[in-house]
Amino acid sequence: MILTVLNALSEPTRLNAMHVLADHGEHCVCELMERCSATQSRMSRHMGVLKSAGLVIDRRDAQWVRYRINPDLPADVAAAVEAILACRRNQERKAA
Amino acid sequence: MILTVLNALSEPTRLNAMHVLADHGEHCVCELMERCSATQSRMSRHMGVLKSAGLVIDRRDAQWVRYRINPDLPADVAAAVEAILACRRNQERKAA
DNA sequence: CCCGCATATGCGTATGGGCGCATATAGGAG
DNA sequence: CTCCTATATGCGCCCATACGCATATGCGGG
Repeated sequence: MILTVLNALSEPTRLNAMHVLADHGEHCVCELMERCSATQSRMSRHMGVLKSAGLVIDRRDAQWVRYRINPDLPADVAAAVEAILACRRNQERKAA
Repeated sequence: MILTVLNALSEPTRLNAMHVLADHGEHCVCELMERCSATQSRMSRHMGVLKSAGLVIDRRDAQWVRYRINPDLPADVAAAVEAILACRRNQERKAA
C-alpha cells in the first residue's frame, strides 16, 4: 500500500535510485552502485526494498540483474511517484 | 526538502493526520487524537514532526492549538502530497 | 491565586532499519 | 572443473525513532 511506498522512498539512496530509473529504462546493480555512490551490499538491499514495495521489478540477464520501474504500478501510485520525483527535479532547476 | 517530507509522511499516524487536515480546515490536537486513535503525547509529537517538515502550521487559539496544512507549501510539494493522499482515497473507494 | 483543560516535552526504554563484513549463489568463459 | 564477475544474504552492531509515563507550560474561569 501507499505507506510501504512512502517508506521505501524516504531514504536518500533509494530515492536516488528511483531518479536513475525514472527514464523507464533498465539499469543493472553495478550501474546503480556507481551513480548512487553506494557499496554493493547496500545497493542490493536497497533495491530489494524498492522491489518488495512493488516500485521496481528485476530481470536476470546473464550475470546481471536489470532493474526498472514497475510498469504495472497502479495509476495513482505512479502519479504520486512522479510528483515526488518532480520535486527534486524542480530543485535542481532552481539551483541552476 | 522532499526527503524530509517523505520521512514525515511515511508513518501511519502522521499520514492519517494529513488526511484529517486535507480539508484545509483547522483541527486541534484533541480532535486529531480521537480521529487517529492516538494518545496525547504521541499525537503532539507526530504533529511536531509534520510541522518541522513544513507540512503544517499551528496557531494558538485560547487553550487549543489549531493545526492546518501549510498554505505556503511549494507548489510541487503540495502536488506530491495531494497525489499521495489521493492513493488512499482511491483505495477506500475501491473497497466500497 | 488556585484549579482544570489542552498541549508540549524530558527521560528512559525498546524496536526497527541501515551498514559493513564475510560468504553464498548464479552465470559466463576458458 | 575452475575462475571471475555480478548479485544476494546471514550476522552482528549501532543509531534513529517511536512510545509511555510523568511533568512542565499556556490559557481561561472562578
